[in-house]
Amino acid sequence: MKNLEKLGKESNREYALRVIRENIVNLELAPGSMISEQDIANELNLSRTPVHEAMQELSSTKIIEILPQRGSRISLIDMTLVDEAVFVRATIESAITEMACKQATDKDIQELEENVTLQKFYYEKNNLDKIMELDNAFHEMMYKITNKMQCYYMVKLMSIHNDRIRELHLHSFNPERIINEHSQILEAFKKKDSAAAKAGIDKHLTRHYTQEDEIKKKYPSYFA
Amino acid sequence: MKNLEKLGKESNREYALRVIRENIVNLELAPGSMISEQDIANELNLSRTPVHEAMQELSSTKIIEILPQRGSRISLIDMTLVDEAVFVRATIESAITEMACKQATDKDIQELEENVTLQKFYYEKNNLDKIMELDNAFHEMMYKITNKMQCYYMVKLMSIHNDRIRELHLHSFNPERIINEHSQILEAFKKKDSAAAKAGIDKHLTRHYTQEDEIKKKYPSYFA
DNA sequence: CAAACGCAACTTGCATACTAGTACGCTTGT
DNA sequence: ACAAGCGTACTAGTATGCAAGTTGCGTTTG
Repeated sequence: MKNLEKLGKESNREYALRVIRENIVNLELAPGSMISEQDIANELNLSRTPVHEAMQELSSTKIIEILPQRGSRISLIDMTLVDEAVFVRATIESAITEMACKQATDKDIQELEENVTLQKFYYEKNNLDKIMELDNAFHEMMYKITNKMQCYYMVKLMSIHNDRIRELHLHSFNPERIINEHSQILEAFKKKDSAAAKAGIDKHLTRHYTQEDEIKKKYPSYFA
Repeated sequence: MKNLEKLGKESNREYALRVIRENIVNLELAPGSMISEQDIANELNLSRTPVHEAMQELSSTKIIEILPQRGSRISLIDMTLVDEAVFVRATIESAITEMACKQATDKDIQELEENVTLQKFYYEKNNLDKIMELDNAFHEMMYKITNKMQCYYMVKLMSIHNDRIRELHLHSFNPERIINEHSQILEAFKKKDSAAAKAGIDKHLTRHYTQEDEIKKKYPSYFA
């Protein structure tokens, strides 16, 4: 596995969860492959307990499959679950953004504006990582404004299926388009036009993967 | 705690999770009270391990709060989380029911019809438990028809906050109204009128608790 | 040669033991 | 009398060991 550094104050359980999750998403742990708690515990210099607990949590989203007394499998990519992840995010975030537009204070709007400004700044600097970070923060702000952080947490949990398949769609991250769409949503907020904000988010999130067949042919063993 | 019987083939972890969850919802474990893994393990005749894992899972929905090296607390009723639970269910299930109406096969509609018929039957017999069971099955069918079972699982997870506060609203279960609304949704399905189906579900799920202030006065120590 | 048996090496589930951190009451010193 | 400090008893986090079930391969047997 990659990126094994243990961060600040996280518990061993959180550490194991984060590292395993990251390595599932970046496909270092291949879909369909078997892993054992003991092997991972050894690699992370932990006992089986925190690894076991991390695996339990991961299995709740069906991203891994625990087969008692046999082992655990990284789930094959299941388009049903990918679709569900996209559906939940689009549905929830659409409703939340509409609410956020109605509720946003001047301070909220200023924060969004600062965020979009920085996105443009880092676009000039060609810093894609920073843009992705700001992208996530932009969306998270909608949940914060409407006081729906538990929803944010649940949506993120399911999104792992979508995060993983996005890893296969190389060059699909189009910062120019994303920043433009964020700008449009920001404009809707300034005008308090919640219908336009909702429409903007809908368009922004309902992305269709045109390369899907191509990818399934390239990595047939990854799919269910 | 109540209802400690261990059911069929569940693992000790599932057993602990089920019993603790039930006792939180039925308020046998009072909001704000402290519980310890060891005490619960003793009561269930288990070791701490499966209880510990159950508690981890419960804390992910914020229905309990784990304070390392101090103990675990049954969370006070937090109206923010109740609202989120209602919001997620209404938003997701509204979208899903609209889809279900468009996709439903004759066999699906027949199953729904059978369900509603049985609701009426048990209403005559005054069997409220059966009606609640059929109620749940009716809604679950929407998720099944649209192939969104993971959404069902996530919605149910968050709904624990709503389930618990509903326990305080005595006599709020109005079978006549529920069965009527189910009938209306069924009629919409028969006519393939997805807008009507969506409207029916919206009305059905967006319930306002008129007794809220009253209850907060009666059980002030339960609320955050 | 093929099928069936059996054993060894795995796996996760769970129990138990130990670690480390917290809270609270008692003791002790003023 | 009271405040500070320490010790005890409790907590959850983690490590370890054991139990029980599965897999696969080698051996045996028909």
